[in-house]
Amino acid sequence: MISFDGFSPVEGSPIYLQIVRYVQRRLVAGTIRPGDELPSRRTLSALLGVNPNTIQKACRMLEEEGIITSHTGAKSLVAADAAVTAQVREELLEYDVGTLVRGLKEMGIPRAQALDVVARLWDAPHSGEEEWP
Amino acid sequence: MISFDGFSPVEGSPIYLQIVRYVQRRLVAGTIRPGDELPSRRTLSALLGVNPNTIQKACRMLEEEGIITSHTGAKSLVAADAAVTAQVREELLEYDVGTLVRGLKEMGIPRAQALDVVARLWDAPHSGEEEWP
DNA sequence: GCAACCGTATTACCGATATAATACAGTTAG
DNA sequence: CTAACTGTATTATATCGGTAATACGGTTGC
Repeated sequence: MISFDGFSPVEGSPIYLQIVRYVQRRLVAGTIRPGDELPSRRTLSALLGVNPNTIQKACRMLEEEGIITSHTGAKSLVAADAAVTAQVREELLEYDVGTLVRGLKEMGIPRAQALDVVARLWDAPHSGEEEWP
Repeated sequence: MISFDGFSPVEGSPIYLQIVRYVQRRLVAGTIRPGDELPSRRTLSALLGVNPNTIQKACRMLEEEGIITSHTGAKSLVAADAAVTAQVREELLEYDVGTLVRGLKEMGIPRAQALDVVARLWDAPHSGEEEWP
């Protein structure tokens, strides 16, 4: 059963898209594998504090991308094979980094400084899942 | 008179926010300076193919952030001083890069590879404003 | 001064996002 | 078998983003 620890919806983009991207990234990271069971729509709804219809919208999109399979009555399963996973990885990587690079260039940030900031925030504690001992 | 060359709205985020970020980045880049005149709401509306109300929404936000000043009857002017500009620069840089870093970490991308991809897309021709001689 | 422009406000309408409350059909486990 | 759970669909409501049309008051330039 997949855990959704570390996910909480934020304002700024549709919640159902945030759920889709979360699953895509966990898939790319390998912490979600083909055959894994998803929590039921109702369980996930209660867990994330999101309406069941919103969960369903995210699941429909994940199914259309071949990342999960759904059959009425049974729990949904992760179904992305290596090819789909590699494609998702490529898409997310190119899109996310490409968007940042275009923005920084529009700001006139020099290449060297851009790489410095990425490296600095990568090592900074407030970038995500770090812990202070 | 500020030129909005190179701007065209994209789906994925609100148009008025895209306009705000465009002006913010041009301000940081120095291609927009305090005292510069903005095109009128109606002119900008026709130029960008966007409804005047959407333009007005972007301008209201820019005024609330102290980036422009507006007076009924006269053209709006860029008003951001060095302090405001520096603050905008810091905010955009930290937010954009921070968002990317969190996403890549969630995907399990190694630090070295993340820097490689940024460098590669930075030098790639399809990243933004490049020209082929 | 006066026409042309400017920022601003209002009303109406549409689609997307999100919530809420049900309902129904298929699967699973006791 | 049956009860509990599953995915799915439907209707209604509210908010936001975007468009459209219109109106009002202030500034500018001839």
